[in-house]
Amino acid sequence: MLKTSDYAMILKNALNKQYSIIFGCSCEIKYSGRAESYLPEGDRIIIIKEDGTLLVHQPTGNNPVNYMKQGTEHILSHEKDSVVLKSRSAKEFMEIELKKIHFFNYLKLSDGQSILLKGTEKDMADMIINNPSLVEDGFKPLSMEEHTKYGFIDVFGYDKGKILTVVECKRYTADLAAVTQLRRYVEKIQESKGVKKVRGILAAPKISPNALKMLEDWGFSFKEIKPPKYLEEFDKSQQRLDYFGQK
Amino acid sequence: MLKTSDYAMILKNALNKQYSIIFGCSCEIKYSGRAESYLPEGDRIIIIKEDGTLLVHQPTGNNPVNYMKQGTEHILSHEKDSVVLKSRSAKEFMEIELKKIHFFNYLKLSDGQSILLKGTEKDMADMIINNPSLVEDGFKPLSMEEHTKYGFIDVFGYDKGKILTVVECKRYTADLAAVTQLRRYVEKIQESKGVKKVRGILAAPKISPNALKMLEDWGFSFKEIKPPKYLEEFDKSQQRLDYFGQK
DNA sequence: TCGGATAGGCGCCCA
DNA sequence: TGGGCGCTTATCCGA
Repeated sequence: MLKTSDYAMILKNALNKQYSIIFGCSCEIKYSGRAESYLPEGDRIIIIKEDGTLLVHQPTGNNPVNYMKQGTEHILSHEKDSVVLKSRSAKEFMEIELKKIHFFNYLKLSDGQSILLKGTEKDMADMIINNPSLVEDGFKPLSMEEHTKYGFIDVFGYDKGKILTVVECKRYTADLAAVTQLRRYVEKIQESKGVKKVRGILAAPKISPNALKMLEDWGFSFKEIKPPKYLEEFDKSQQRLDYFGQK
Repeated sequence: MLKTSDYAMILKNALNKQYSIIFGCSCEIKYSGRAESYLPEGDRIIIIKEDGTLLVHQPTGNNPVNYMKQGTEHILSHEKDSVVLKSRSAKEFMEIELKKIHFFNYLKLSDGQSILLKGTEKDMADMIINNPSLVEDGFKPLSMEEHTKYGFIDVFGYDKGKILTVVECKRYTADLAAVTQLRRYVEKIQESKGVKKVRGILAAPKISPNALKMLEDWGFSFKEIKPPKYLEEFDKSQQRLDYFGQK
C-alpha cells in the first residue's frame, strides 16, 4: 500500500507525460473563475484527461461537482505535509488539496470513435420534411435551399391554403421558452417577407398547460409528434418482457 | 495481471455490494431510451456510482459520451467469450460489451459535503436588492416576500417615477432568449396587476447585438452589471503574477 | 471568434 | 410528479 506522498510522485510524472489519470481521494477544493466555489473535505473520484479536462465526482449524481475544461494545465505542488494539485486555464483556476489517495491509475487511452445518435430534434425535422402530412394534411415544406436561407427555423413551408407556416420541433415536452422561440421566428418571417399572415405550429410529443395557453393566445397551434426512434428499441425489449433474462 | 474474465467476477461482486466502481476498458456501447445511440469499440473510463449512476468517458471532453442516471440497475452478463454489462432504468437501457479491461477499482466513498458556490444569478439578484442604484438611480425593489408572489422574477420594484419595473438578471451575455423571457414577465405583470405601463430591464455583463435590438424594439433597456465575485480571486492571483510560482 | 440553439441535457425548487 | 428555469452549463454549427 503506497502512501499519498508516493502517489504524488507518480501523479507528477503522469501529468508530465500527459496520461489519462484516474484516482480516488479525500480532498478539499477551491475554484475561482466564472464563479467561485469551495468544497470541504470528502471522498471523490478525479479524472484528468489527456486534453487537460479535469473532473471531480462525488459518490452520487451525474454531474461533476467541480471541473476544469479542456486545455487546462495541471501542476502538482508537493510541500511538506500538503499535496496540492493546481490547475489553471485562461480565466480560471482550481486548487485541490489531496489529503489521502485511495487508489491511483494512469494509462494511455486510444479511442477514435464518435457516437452515433438518433432521435434528435434534427431527426424529427427531417422526418417531418419527408412526411409533411405528420404536421397536417396538405402541408408542403419549402425546398432545402429555400429553407436554409431562413437559418434556424426547423421546418418552414406552406399549408394547404398557401399560408406561410413555421414549424418548431421539440423532442421533449414543449415549454414556455419553446412558444416564445416560435413567436420570435414567426415575427421574423412576417418582417422579412412582409407578410402579415404567418402560421406557427409547435410540434412536440407533449406541451405544458401554460405553454399551450400562451400558444393559443398567440394564435399558434400544437401538433403532437413523437421524435423518431423514441423508445423504439426499448419497446422491442419490453415485448421480450425480461430484458435481463432473469428475475 | 488479471484477465478480463477475472475482472468480470470482481465487477459482479462489486455491483452486488453497491460499491463505487471505476475501471478503464475497451468497449462497444448501445443505448436506447429517450434516444438511441451506438458507439463502436474504443478505450473509455467507466464509473458506476453507489446510487446507480453510470458514466462513460472518452479520453477527451467534459461530458460523458454515454450515461445512465441515478437509480439504474446494473447486471453483468458473462457468457463464453462475451462480457456484457446490462443497465436498465424505468425507460432506458444500455449494453456495454467489455472487450478488455485495462484497470479496475472499487471502493466505498464517504462524502457528506456539498459545494458552496458564489457568483450565481441568485447572488446577482441579491446584490441588486441590497444595492438598487446598480440598476438605476432611485430604483426601489419590493420586499423579498412581495416579489416571490410573482414567482420567478429575479428583481421587481418601482423606478423613481413609481413605474413598476421587472429586472431579469443573466450572469452571462444576454441573448435573444433572455429578452423573450423578460418580455414574458413584463406581460405577466401587466396582466396580473392590470397595469399597462411596466418597464423591463435586462441586467447582464454583456448583451448580443440582436438581443439589444429586440430589447429596444420592445421598449426595454439594458444595464451592464457583472455578477458578484466574478473573477475576484483570479484577479487577485493575477496581481501576484505567477500563480504556479514558476514560469 | 461570436451568436444562436440543442442536449438522451442535469439538478433544484416549488406547487 | 410535473412545470419552470438556471447552469462555472457543454457542444455543435454557421457567419
